[in-house]
Amino acid sequence: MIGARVRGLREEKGISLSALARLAGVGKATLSGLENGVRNPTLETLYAITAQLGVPLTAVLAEPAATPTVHGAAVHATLLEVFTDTDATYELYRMRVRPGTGQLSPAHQPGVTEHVTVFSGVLRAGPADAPSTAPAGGYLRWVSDVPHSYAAVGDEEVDASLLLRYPRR
Amino acid sequence: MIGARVRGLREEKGISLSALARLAGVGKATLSGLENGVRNPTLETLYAITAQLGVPLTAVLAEPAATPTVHGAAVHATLLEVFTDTDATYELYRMRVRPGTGQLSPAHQPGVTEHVTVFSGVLRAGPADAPSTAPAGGYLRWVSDVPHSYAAVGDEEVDASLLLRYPRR
DNA sequence: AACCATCGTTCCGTAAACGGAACGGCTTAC
DNA sequence: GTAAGCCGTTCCGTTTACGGAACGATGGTT
Repeated sequence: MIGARVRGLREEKGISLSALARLAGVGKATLSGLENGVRNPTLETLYAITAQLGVPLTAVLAEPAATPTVHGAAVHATLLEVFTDTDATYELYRMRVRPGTGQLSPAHQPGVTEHVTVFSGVLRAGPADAPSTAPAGGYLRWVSDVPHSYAAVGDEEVDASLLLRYPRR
Repeated sequence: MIGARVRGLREEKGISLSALARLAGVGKATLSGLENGVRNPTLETLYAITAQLGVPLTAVLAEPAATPTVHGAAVHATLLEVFTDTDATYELYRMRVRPGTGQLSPAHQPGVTEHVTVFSGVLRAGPADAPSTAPAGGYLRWVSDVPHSYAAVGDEEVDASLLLRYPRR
């Protein structure tokens, strides 16, 4: 299970077991046993290996439900960070919008605003009765205390960052 | 270091070393050695312990330098995510700008653009010879193939997200 | 075909992580 | 006062993860 992830990462890098063991300064027997789940590695060993793979230890320990995600008909969003300051709370999401269907979201509390920066694709989003369009690199922003919509324009998936701002009530 | 985090979590729960060792089914010598950093635990051992503490393994592994950060005279930025699509690579940063001094950054490659959404404070940033100003909730964007500057306006720290877009060359 | 390099696994002696027991220190009970 | 209980550390014999070497398998070269 963790062995499989190590093996996956190693093969993704196109590097042999022998070579990785040499780079990491561990025995081939150690790495082989680890990848096959026969051994129960120490942290030191695992760290030496993940370091050479260029990933943090956590990448191979990957707790499944680590970061909350929001799914919808067309939108998939992953919460990257929550930030609170004196007069508002912010949630920063990584957002993907599938082409084809759009998605309508209900109104938030009064004063909540959304800020979207489009990475790729073309996004049409905003208040349901007056959405705007933004291409890759574009920026949209609206007050989301009314129902609002998201849709990918064309047949390309849209990647974007979404910032939700909740004013302190 | 990881021992300190385990000890911290255990004391936070108000549970004794002996009791935690008993619950986790590991020897007291093992837990004692782990907390004091004289042993190099196996994953199995560490997992048994963190499970009883009610935290994921990752909580005690917290890589200090897991996510690269960029320090400067006034700017502190943490890389949240890197995203590559067919014609550009994006880096999304969480950025903080200290009040007082500003900071000048050298030019990037041609075509690189920066997109900033301000969370709190007032930011003055952009090409060194023509910066713009944005309050909380505001958005700035410029082509950063010339030297550019960042500065907090007033005496409040600026919190923002910074998106760097590197076109495929 | 014979050779050579490298692959991943297996064998083996050593080093160290393991659990249990013994220890000294401290508090509470009788 | 001393016995009992729990604390965290240290001692010790057992178990096992460790690295190095040997192994058979595979692919490329002469």
